[in-house]
Amino acid sequence: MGTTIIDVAKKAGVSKSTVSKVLNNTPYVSEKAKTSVLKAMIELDYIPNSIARNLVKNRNTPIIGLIVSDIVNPFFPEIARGVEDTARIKNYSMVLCNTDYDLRKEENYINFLLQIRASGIIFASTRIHDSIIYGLKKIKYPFILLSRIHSIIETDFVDVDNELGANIAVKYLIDKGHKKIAHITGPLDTSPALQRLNGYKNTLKENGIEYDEDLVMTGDFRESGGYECAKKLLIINRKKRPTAIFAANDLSAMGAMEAIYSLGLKVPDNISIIGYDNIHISSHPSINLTTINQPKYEMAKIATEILIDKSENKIPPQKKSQIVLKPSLVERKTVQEIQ
Amino acid sequence: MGTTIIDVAKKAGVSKSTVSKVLNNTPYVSEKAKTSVLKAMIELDYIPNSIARNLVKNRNTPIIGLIVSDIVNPFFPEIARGVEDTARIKNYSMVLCNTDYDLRKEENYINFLLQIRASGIIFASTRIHDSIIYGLKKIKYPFILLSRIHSIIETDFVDVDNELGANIAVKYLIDKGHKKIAHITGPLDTSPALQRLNGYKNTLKENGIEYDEDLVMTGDFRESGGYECAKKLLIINRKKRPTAIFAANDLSAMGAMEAIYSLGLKVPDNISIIGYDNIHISSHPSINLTTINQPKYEMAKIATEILIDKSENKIPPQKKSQIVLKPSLVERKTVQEIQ
DNA sequence: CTGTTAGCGCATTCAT
DNA sequence: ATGAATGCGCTAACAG
Repeated sequence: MGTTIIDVAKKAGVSKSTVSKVLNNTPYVSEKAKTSVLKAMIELDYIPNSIARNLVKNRNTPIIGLIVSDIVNPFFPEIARGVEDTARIKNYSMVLCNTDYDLRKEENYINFLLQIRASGIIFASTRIHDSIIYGLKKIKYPFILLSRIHSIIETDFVDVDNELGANIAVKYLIDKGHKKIAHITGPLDTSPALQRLNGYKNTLKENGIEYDEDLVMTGDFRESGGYECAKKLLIINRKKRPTAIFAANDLSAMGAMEAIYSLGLKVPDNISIIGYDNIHISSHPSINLTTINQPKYEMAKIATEILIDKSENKIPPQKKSQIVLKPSLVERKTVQEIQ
Repeated sequence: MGTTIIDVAKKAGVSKSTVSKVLNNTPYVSEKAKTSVLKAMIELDYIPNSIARNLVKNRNTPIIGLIVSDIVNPFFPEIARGVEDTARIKNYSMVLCNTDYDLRKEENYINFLLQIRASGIIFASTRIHDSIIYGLKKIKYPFILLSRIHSIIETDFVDVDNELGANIAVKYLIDKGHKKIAHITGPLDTSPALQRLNGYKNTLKENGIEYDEDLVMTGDFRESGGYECAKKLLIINRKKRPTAIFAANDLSAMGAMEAIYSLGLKVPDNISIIGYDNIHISSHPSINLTTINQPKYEMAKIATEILIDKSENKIPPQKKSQIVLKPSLVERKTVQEIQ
């Protein structure tokens, strides 16, 4: 470490500009100079300092920040993989920032990314203070929301139609004969949770089923939340126990399954359950969770491409890309038809 | 973006040195100057360029690179979380680099991290070319191996005693009456896979069970590999079908379970299975996988702390930290006692 | 083709 | 207490 362009220049017996030129593949360098510089570089284990290069070129650091709320939720590693693959193709790297649902951590990360002049930020289904969004917009910093939208402020985003997803899920349950359908929500200050709840309500209505607020439990997109909600649903409301649960994501569906088992009940024999996300584990035959698929890799890919294009000014800043993909049903074994 | 210290200086009517001083909390700055600088900073949305700061301070970028082979394996998000939490406390960030088992990707990432002058690299159970390790050592670049060791080259590492883990697993099966115990390995060019295989062999030997190479299948630490291996184990060797399988990690154990189910068999009724890692999902009542726990978060924490101490020269470069933690048995429901 | 000069954004002496 | 000057590692004119 610490070998600079000057060390190389000395060793090769040329000026540092010449070294810089071979580094940048500038045409007009004599073969002789080139080879001697290359040789010196190898001998000195020279590693160009890209930080300094970007500084003088007045370019941002080729890093995309991906801010996620919970890296242990398998939804996010799949997103991360998509972002990372896409970024790499365009010669960017990804910094993964895990907030653990902590708003202060999130702010810290944003500051960090700003300070290292990262090329842009992807907010993957995190809540963000409006003030932060305004701040980012004000300084024209490239960012995009993934699996999240903002109802008031215009931003770029890539999302999946959450209402439609919830619609498909609940309609499926209804078609299977279910009428007492519970819903375990996500945190209600996030748009996907809210939209799925709306989809749930609307679909009930459209099918002539009365909305019963006792059948809706506020979860947190985590297993533990799903567990708690399902417990309440099954114990407290014993008289009007639901025959099916629509969980706002697979993780809470799995938590709910835990609760159901712990009460000696079975899925789907005693109670049907449908999730949302289609994380990989849901397809395992031990789980076999019927769920709504989100095209995770594709979402991540699209968001990354848009962000990078923005950062490279290939898309004018004022143009907003607002992509909404379609969810789809993945039929497995956790929903049973009832009479 | 683009606001510099000079813009702030102009606006505040001071020199850029003064601005720099308030930025760095240097004592001798008049209250008056300070407030006017602070005011200008806010008005201009000034964000200090930490890249430039690190450059002049001749410090590395406060980023730790974490190189993992497969971010979709839940083992790694848990590691990532540990690294990230620990790094953050010490004011570092983490760049997650997912190689998808691709050596070229790995090299690319290393180059990238070197070029941005990241403070160090954690290699989480990836294979690395020896030449790379030598290269890193030669330039005295801080790095540490996590869940992996190198048999020849002296490096820092944090590992869990893999032989002991395999020992515990296989002994447990033997104590439950199993004699025909198969093993699905990891990729055999990685140390954990090799050591677990050794542990498997040794434990059989110590207990007077003859080693049968037909009962050992080379997997890849992935679900698909576990699936394929189990299929072979169950179909091809129908006559000497094992009564138990020791899988080199939970993911392949889950793949094996899939294969078992697909043949109409049951776990643990027809065949017992024990995994390795204790990833979170294994505790789900639908899976309930008996396994060997690795203290993932702790490993990550320790490795990160050592790496940062190295990077900050709090540990002399020549001193090698070689930590070996203890695995432990997590008894669940996938192993059955037989007569 | 090559070297000199200037400057990216900032911190740090060293005078004043 | 403040500012001018110098330089971190590098690129980009420019002149030679």
